[in-house]
Amino acid sequence: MNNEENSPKKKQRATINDVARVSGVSNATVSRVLSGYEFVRETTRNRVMEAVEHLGYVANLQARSLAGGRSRIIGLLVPNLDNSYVGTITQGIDRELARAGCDVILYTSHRHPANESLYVSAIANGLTEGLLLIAPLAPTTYLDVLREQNFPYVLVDQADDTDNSNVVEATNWQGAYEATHYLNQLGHTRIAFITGSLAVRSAIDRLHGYKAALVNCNIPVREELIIEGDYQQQTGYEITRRLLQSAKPLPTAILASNDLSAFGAMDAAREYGLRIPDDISIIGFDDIPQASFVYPKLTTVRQPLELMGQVAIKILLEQIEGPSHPPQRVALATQLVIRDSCRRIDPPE
Amino acid sequence: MNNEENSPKKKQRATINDVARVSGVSNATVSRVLSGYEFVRETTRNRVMEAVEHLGYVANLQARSLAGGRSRIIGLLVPNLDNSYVGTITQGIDRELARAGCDVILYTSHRHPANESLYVSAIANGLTEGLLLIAPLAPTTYLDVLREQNFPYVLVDQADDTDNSNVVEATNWQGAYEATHYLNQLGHTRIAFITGSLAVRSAIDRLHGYKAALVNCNIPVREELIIEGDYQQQTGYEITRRLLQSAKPLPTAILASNDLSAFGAMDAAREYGLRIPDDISIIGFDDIPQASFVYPKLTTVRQPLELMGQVAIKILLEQIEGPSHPPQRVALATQLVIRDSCRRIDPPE
DNA sequence: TAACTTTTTGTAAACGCTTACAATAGTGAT
DNA sequence: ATCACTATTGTAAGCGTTTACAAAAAGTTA
Repeated sequence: MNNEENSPKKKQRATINDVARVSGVSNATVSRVLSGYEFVRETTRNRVMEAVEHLGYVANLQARSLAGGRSRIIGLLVPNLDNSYVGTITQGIDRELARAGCDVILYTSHRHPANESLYVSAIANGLTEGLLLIAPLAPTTYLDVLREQNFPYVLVDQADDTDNSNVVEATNWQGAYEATHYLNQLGHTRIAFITGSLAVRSAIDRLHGYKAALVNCNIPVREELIIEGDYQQQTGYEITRRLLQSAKPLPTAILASNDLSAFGAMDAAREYGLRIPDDISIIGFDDIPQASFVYPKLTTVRQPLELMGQVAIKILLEQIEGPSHPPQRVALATQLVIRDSCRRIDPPE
Repeated sequence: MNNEENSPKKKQRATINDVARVSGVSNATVSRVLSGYEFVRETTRNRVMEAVEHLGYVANLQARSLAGGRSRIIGLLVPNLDNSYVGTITQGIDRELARAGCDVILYTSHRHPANESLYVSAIANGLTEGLLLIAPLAPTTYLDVLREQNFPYVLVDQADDTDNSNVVEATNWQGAYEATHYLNQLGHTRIAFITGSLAVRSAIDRLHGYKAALVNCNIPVREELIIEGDYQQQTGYEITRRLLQSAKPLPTAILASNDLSAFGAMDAAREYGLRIPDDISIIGFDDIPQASFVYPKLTTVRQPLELMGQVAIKILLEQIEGPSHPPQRVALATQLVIRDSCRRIDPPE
C-alpha cells in the first residue's frame, strides 16, 4: 500500500538541476563546468565535479542537442555487414570517433538503393551531425539534397560526378593497373576481369585500370573476358562458373574487383577442376583479413581500409566543425600484396 | 552586403509549429495526427498530412524523446564487425526493427571487455530505449546495473548466471552433441575440439555437448584434444597448428566451436599436409554464409542467426512496451548441415 | 575610496515536441 | 431551442540543456 516512492518505474536519473542543487550553484554554472568553459572559479569547478561524481550524473543527449549543443552522433550508411570489408573500415571509424567522443547510428541499406533514401530520416530527424556513406549505390539520388542543406557528409569508396563531395578512396585505377601488369609479367595474356557494381565509381576505376594495363601490355581487350559482378562472393562464383564454361580457350588468370569476388572465383575454378595457382591465377582487391586465411593465400591489391575509415571521419569532423571547408578528395595508396594464388605461366607449348 | 536571409547556415528545417501554422491547427493537433491519435477529425487529419507532405516535415527525434515520447532507438553492442556472424544476426535485427520503425545505435567493443562498459553511456545518455547485447564478453559486470534501472535488454548467444535476463540463443549443447555423434558414426574416435571464448555461455555449452557425446559414445574425453580458442579464425589456425604438432597420434576429426575457428583449422591442417576430408574431417558451428563457399564446403551446425536477431528484437520491443514481462529465455534449434568437409574413416588397418 | 575593469555567476528564454487539462464544437434526445 | 454527452481541438506546462544578457563579485588604478 506504500508505492508512492518506489513504484516499479525506472529509477530517475540525475539531471543537471540535481547537480546544481547539490553543489549549490545554478544549472548554468554546471553546464559551463561540464562544457569546459574558461571562466569558472577553480573551487566552484571542483565542487560541481564532486557533485557530478557523487550523483553519477551524465548529461542527457537529447536535451543537450535540442538546446543547440551537439549531439555527437554521426550516421553511418553501409551496404551490409556480412563481410570484413565494412568491418575493417569501421574499425578505423571507431578508433577516430572514440577519440572525438562520438557515437554512431547505423543504417544498413542491405544493398538496396531505395533503402539508401532513408538518408532522409538520418538527416531530417536532426539526430546526426554528419553522415558517412560507405560505397553507396545510388548517391546521385540524394547528394544534392545533402549539399543544399549544407549537411556534412563524406563518401567512402565512391564518388559523385560533380566533384562537390568529400571523398575518401584508394588509388583504384593504379591498383588494378598494377595487378594486371603483374599478371602479365608472370606471362599471362588471357586475363579475365570480374567487375564490381558498376554503379560505384571505384568499380569503374578498377575496370579502367585493368583495361589500360592491357593496352599498355599490348594485349587486346576482350570483352568476353570481362564479366560484370557486384562485389559479392556468390555472384563471383556464379559468373566465373559461367565464364569457365563458355570461354573457348580458358583464361589463365582472373583479376577480381574485390576479395569476395575472388573467393567466389576460386570456388568456381576449383569446382571446374582447376588448381590454383597451377592452372589458373587469381588476384583479389581489398585485402580483407580473410584474404590471408583462405587456401591458397590470396594475392590481392590492398586498400588501406582501416585508414580510409579514419581519414573519412577526420574529414567529416572537420566539416562538422567548420562547414566552410572546401570539399576534399583523398586517394590513399593501394599496394599489391603478393601471396600464393598466382603463378608464372609456362610458355605456350 | 545582403546576407541577412541566406547566410551560409543550414537551411532551417520545418518544425511542428510550421506544420500547425500551414494547416491552421494547433501544434498539439499536429502531434496527435502524427502519433496516430484516434480522435482527430478526418478532414483535419488530411489537412495536416498535406502540410506535412508539403513542408517535408520530419519530427525532431530529440525533442520528441525529450518530451517523453519515445526515441525509437535501440542500442546494439557487438564484439566486432569483421565476420558474417554479427552481420547475419543484424540482418534479422534490421528486418524486425524496420518494421517497428526504430533506428540502431552501434557500439563495437572490439572484443575488449572494458569497452563493454560504454554501456554506461549507451544507457545513461537516455538516448536508447533498450539494449541488445550480442555475445558480450563480461556481462556480469554490468547486467545488475541494467536490471536495477529496469532497463530493457536482451542477451544474444550469451547468458547470465542469475537467469534474470532475456536470452536468445541456440541449442548449443545439442548442436555440439549431434555433431560429435555424427563424427563418431563416421568412425571417428579421436575427435579434437576447439572451444570458443569460455567467458561466453554458448562456448561452454558447446564444450559440454561435445563431452557428453563422447561419453555417450564410450570415448574417453582426452583433455589434450580440447584446445581453447576464442572464436577467431586466426586463433583457430594457431592452436590447431600447435595441436597437430604435439598430438601423438593425430586426431582424425576436429569439431570447432564456430565456423571461423573451423576455417582456421582447415588452413592449419592443409598447411600440415593433411587433405580435407580425406585425412581429417572438420565441422564448424554457426553456418555463416562463407561456410558453403570455402573449399571443401564446410559441414557445420547451423544456428539460425538471422532468426535469432529477429526474435531478440521482438523480445526487446515487448520488454520496452511493457517492462512487466518476466524474463524470457529462448533457445532456437540448431541443425547439422552436412557438406563436404567430413568423411567416413577407414577401419583401423 | 571611488570608478572602472575583468571574472564569475545567475536568470530566463529558447530548442521542438508530448500531453494533461480545459474549452469548444457537434449530436441526438427532449 | 435546450441539455447532456461525446468527439475534437486548443492551451500551456514541462522534458534537460545551452546560452545571451544581466547582475554580482573581485581586482585595479588613481
